[in-house]
Amino acid sequence: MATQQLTKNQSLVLDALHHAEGPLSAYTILDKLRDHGFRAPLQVYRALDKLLEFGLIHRLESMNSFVACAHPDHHHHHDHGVTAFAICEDCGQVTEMHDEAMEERLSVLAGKQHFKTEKTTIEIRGHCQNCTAE
Amino acid sequence: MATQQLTKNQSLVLDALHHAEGPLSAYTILDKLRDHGFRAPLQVYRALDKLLEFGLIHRLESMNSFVACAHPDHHHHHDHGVTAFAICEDCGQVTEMHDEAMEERLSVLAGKQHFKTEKTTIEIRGHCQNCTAE
DNA sequence: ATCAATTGCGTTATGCTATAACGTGTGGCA
DNA sequence: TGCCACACGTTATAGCATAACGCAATTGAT
Repeated sequence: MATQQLTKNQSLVLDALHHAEGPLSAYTILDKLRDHGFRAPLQVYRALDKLLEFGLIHRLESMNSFVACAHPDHHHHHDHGVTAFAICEDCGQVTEMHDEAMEERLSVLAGKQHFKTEKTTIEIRGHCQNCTAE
Repeated sequence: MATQQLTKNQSLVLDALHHAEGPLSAYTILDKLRDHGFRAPLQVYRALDKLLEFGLIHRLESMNSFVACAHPDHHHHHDHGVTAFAICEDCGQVTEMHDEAMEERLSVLAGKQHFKTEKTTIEIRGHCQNCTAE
């Protein structure tokens, strides 16, 4: 499948996330898009749901916010396996990380419990390199 | 330090979590404790904050809920390192998991980014053994 | 003993996050 | 043409969390 064709609302929301410095809450996105005709939260949430489905954005559970996916070159929606996020509590920057070993480890852990994994959330809160070098 | 002396409200909230089948939201706890004099969300949130601080409960970010810590025998507040949670989307059961290898792996990942970790959230959503055996 | 500081508590009000329920418009297609 | 699926817009409501105020109890130093 080629690049998913996005609707106007979906494109606007995705653009907002791409141009943002860090993660945005749904309501922050709403405010940013009022000039483009957005009036209600649902317009944002519906777009976000689709973008999540397409794998174009991620949801950060620990802060009820959303970020654009860091992979610049993916042409189709897909699983890119487990993603871990490093979230700086000072500057808000989010770094996306992938690691086979960790994925394997989690798989083993789940296997021990005979647990069937659907979705894995890994979020590391702390301080990025820039903000640590006070 | 010996077992943290809890206030009345803190004990009530902790008991509610201990007796629950699965994770509870703050408002669900509030409802359960109305007969004990609870009237406002803050009463619950304040107790939850302290219990989190003492390490007696955990917050599940992906579902805005709280569970009692599974360790029965800890006498003091402490870090028990990283905890991963397996959350069954069918029955709501939560399994607490600890794993040195995973912890090490996350540490390496963070290290690569020169990221200083404060708190790590790992939550696996899926289906537990019971609920998989349809 | 007393004063000050700290901590927990109760209450009201408010803000942030997310979805329910309704109806409209449009494009594809049998 | 009639049906279906889907995106959209709007209003209302539900669910999660904290701000700001004041009071009461505790502690602990002087």
